[in-house]
Amino acid sequence: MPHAHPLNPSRRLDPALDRACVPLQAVTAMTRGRLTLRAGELVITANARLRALYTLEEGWALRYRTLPNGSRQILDFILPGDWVGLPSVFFGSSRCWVRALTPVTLGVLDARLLPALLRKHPNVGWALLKAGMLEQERADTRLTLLGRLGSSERIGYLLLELRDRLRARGLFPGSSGPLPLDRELLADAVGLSRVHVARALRALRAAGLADLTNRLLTIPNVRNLARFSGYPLKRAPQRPIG
Amino acid sequence: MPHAHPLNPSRRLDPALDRACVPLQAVTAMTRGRLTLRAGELVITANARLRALYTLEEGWALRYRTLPNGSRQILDFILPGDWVGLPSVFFGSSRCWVRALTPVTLGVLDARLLPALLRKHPNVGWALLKAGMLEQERADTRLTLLGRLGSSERIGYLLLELRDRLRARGLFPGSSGPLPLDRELLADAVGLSRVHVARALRALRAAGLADLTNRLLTIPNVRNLARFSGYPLKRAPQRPIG
DNA sequence: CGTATGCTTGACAGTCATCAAAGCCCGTGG
DNA sequence: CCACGGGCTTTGATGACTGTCAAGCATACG
Repeated sequence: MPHAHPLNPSRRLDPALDRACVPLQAVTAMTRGRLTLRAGELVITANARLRALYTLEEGWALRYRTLPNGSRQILDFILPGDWVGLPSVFFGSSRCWVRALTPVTLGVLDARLLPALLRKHPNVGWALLKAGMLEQERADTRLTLLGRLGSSERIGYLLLELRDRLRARGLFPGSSGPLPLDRELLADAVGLSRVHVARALRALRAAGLADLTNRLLTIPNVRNLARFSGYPLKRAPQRPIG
Repeated sequence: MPHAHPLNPSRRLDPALDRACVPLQAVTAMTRGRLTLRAGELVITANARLRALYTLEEGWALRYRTLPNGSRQILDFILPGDWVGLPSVFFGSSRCWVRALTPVTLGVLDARLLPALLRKHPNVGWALLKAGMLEQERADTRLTLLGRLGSSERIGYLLLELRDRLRARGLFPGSSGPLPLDRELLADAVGLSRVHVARALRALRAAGLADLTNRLLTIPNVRNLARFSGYPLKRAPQRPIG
């Protein structure tokens, strides 16, 4: 029983806004400094009061939660260009941890200036909203992954998603690129155990779909892996925020 | 290896902004109309061009994705006061479906007016951002659920989360309230099969933790169920958007 | 050369999916 | 009033998938 929508818009949104380029000088005006961390160091501590906001400029970080029983669920991998710590601006503290996976450099913003910035540059708010929507789509995807797909498909999907995000940043030029992830990280991201991640990777390698050895990911044929894992080959990938 | 944060803010954000009350007259000025749907009808069709934005005023809706193999993953339950279709404003179309679960009434907004609204009322952007952050926290929670918890804990957690969201809207006054969900919906939400959802519910009922019969949910002791399923009893629940 | 770390492999147990059948509720029609 | 049928729920049996434990193997590094 389909229903007719009351709105049938033919005109597109204001393209200048749709591109959602943040006026960089406005953001950098908020920059309080630059932070460099070594691999493994904490960026954000869960449940700690925090009024800073970061942008990841270089390196990998990961956002995760821990459970009473000691296990860990990785919620997202954070790549250069992504924002870090936005929820804590609204709630005063974060309910998840953020940890540097490689050496990273972060731009540090003063969150208290954010309201003023939004008032002055609505484009920034627009861009933040858009970045949030992108992140939500990734969250939806991962939820579907964990809920409905088998182990090899999960791994294949995750690898493809990372590939695309890296490629959008120019960090995965050819058919292979570096991936600083070990079995345990993949396991905590897709809800499996280390052992079964290893098995899934072995299966993918045996099928010629993907190979992750020595932190080097190779995907000989993207289309094949996408078909196998149900990954939608999208429209041109979108950078999060310029 | 802890690290000292460069920002140690003692002053809180502007409380007027932090409360994030949307100037309602501004939003209603965008309202193009009101839409009523029967139970089971589609609100948003995946991959269809759409430039409308809704607010759910009454009833339940659900946001879900479908897979090539025919299975379905429920991404979120949409309750009165929630926004619907925000991502499609940014991407032109939605990658998930939204369907009325009960009879619903929706407020219809013209998405093309949103940029102007944001320019004029930065508070609206702030509120939208905050609502997005809340939704992201719920997404994080569900991801952790699917990745790291067993079947009964998942169900218990989901029931508690729904209870709190309903209570924040005054729709779950006492220790029991109506829940228009059957086994299959719960199953598709937490990544289990109908049969195992039934078993998990039986286990919860046997343990005296929760009872869901005839679409009526009863939680005799919230604290017990929270402890069992790892649900954090939070600070005062926050309404999404006034 | 010994140690440490991470990857691999095998065996076993636990959880969950699947299938099939039986019970329950409720509206319909005789 | 009762028989019938459909949708939803419950229960049992079986098998697939994944977690867990433990041992063997590489590789890097001191």
